[in-house]
Amino acid sequence: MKTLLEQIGTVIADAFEKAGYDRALGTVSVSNRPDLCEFQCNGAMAGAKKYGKAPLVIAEEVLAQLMESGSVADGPSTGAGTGAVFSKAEAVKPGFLNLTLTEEYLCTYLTELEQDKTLGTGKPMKGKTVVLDYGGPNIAKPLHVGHLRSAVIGESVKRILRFLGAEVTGDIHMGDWGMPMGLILASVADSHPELPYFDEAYEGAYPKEAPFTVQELEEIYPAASARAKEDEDFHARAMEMTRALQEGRRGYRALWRHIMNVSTSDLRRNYDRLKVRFDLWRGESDADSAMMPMVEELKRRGIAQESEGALVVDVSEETDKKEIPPCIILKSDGAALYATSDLATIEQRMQEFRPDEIVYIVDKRQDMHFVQVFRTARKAKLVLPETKLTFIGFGTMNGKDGKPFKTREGGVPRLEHLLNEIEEKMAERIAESDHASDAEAQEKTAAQIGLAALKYGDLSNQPSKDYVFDPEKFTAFEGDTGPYLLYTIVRIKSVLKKFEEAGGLQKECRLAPAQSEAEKALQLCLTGFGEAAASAGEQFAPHRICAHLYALSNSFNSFYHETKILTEPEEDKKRGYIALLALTLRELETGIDLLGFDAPERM
RNA sequence: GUGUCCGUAGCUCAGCCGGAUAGAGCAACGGCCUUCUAAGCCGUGGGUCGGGGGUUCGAAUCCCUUCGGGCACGCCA
Repeated sequence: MKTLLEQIGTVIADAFEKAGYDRALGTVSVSNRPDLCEFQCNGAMAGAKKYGKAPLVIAEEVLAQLMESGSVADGPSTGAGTGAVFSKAEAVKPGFLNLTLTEEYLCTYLTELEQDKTLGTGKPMKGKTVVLDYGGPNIAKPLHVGHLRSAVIGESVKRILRFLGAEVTGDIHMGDWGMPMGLILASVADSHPELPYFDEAYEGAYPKEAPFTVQELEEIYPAASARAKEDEDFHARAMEMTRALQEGRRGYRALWRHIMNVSTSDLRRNYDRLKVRFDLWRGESDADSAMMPMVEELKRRGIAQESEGALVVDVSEETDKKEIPPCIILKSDGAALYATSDLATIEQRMQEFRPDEIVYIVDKRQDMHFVQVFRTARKAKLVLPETKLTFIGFGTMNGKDGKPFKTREGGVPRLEHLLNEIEEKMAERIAESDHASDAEAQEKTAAQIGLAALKYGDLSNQPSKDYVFDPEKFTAFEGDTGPYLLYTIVRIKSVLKKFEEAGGLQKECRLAPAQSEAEKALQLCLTGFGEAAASAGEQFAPHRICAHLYALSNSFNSFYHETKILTEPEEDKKRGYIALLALTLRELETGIDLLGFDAPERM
């Protein structure tokens, strides 16, 4: 189905055409002066110069066509049965066309929307295949707040694109290869030289149990990393072990498997808690086998050249405003690096999924790296000319001081601790108000609300901007927050439940034309879901969804406040309200699902 | 230095492919719970949209310039 704007846009465009003007001028938008009208068309002003006429004259001519075609109801509230679209339409001042819908038309549209699984969005991305690269955790390192944004934004983008009909594969793309792995191997070799992994002559089976826990692993890496900076010998051994690992030395591979298993099960636990689910758990290591053949190929085809001892691809273009440094494919010691694995990964993704677009959700500071990688990929024809490569760089989470967020102790905060902190606050708040649920249910609710608070706090901002992360703000649960949306949902659920408990059947309820301003405002708001979802998808901007849901919640709460629903004496009216509530609930729940969280039954 | 992003209310942010009186939340102040969840609703105050110039009938929005800040700039990821 078409969005409401498209639908009434067609009516206006027809009128423009009939009046002798370009129908493209008939674009309709939501009014920015709700006190004057609900929708507006600015086309008359845009066309004034082209047609050499005063804008107001054009607007009046279009209006005349509208009246003639019967799109505008004759008198006040006589829209019923006439099929009129507008109860009021007028041409004003400079050349605006101000439009107000009839309640009947709006109700008919919503009834259609109610039947539509996509809530008026359609499937504008149907047939499109996308690989989404997000998450990007490092093996053997705990998730910290820096990983939060990629996971949260990526998960939402994935859900939004899918909702729009795209086929999306979400890949976590772990940092599981290279020097960090060698550092861990070297460190374990030092502390446990007796383990069979380090005995080259050993041919038996390796132990099934890992020689370390996650907690130990998480301590090993930073310690090894610090040591390598001071201890040259250790550093050299780690490099050597990295090389041997990549070349496939059996014992190292076996130990690396342990690192992977221990670490990924911990990662899974953390991402599960965030309701972030990946379709693929690939990493840099999966691209390993493809790297060297690709490098050879680039060399053979003359795309890569030697420069200062390294192998590079010149990616500068004439139109560059500044010099783009070449993309380094092999270091001067012959080792592969970040760009190499990203390129090989692109090649693999093209072979496996033939995506129309690969989208990366990564810290914006890596912008230059992706410019280089994308240009190299095009130059080397690793992708088709029409394949889109998109880098969505997100900003840093800063503390209240405007500097990157730190714990009170000054360290990098672990994601787990952050979540715990927020959940605790939520639990306190719940304990104050909810005396009906048992402790276990309350705990679950606290986790749900906490996650909503955290995710909404992030997603309601533009991804590309840095944003101030303020735990106090999240635990305040007032205003434009996740908990506010959940609260609204819970309210609606509660009313619907009471309605059914009293013997009412939601199925029998039909939407009715609005009878109050608040009701109409809510109905109008409900028509905006499709636009919000579509623009969120096109621009990879979940905050569009947030804005719509917040507006919808406001609209609902105003309506709720002044309308007695369950005690409404007129049965038809009451049922109309129930249908409206049900639709509002569906839109809110669909919306928060796109954001990546859900609502409890009560709070 | 070069490039790039940003600068909107006391604070945190929307709005930015041009439109009418620049919007929210928090904070401040004032109302509303014997009635469907007050994590709510209603209201008041608060702005040279960093400065300057330009394009336009019309600029927070587009262009130029300037100031201030973030970030990135060849062998880390």
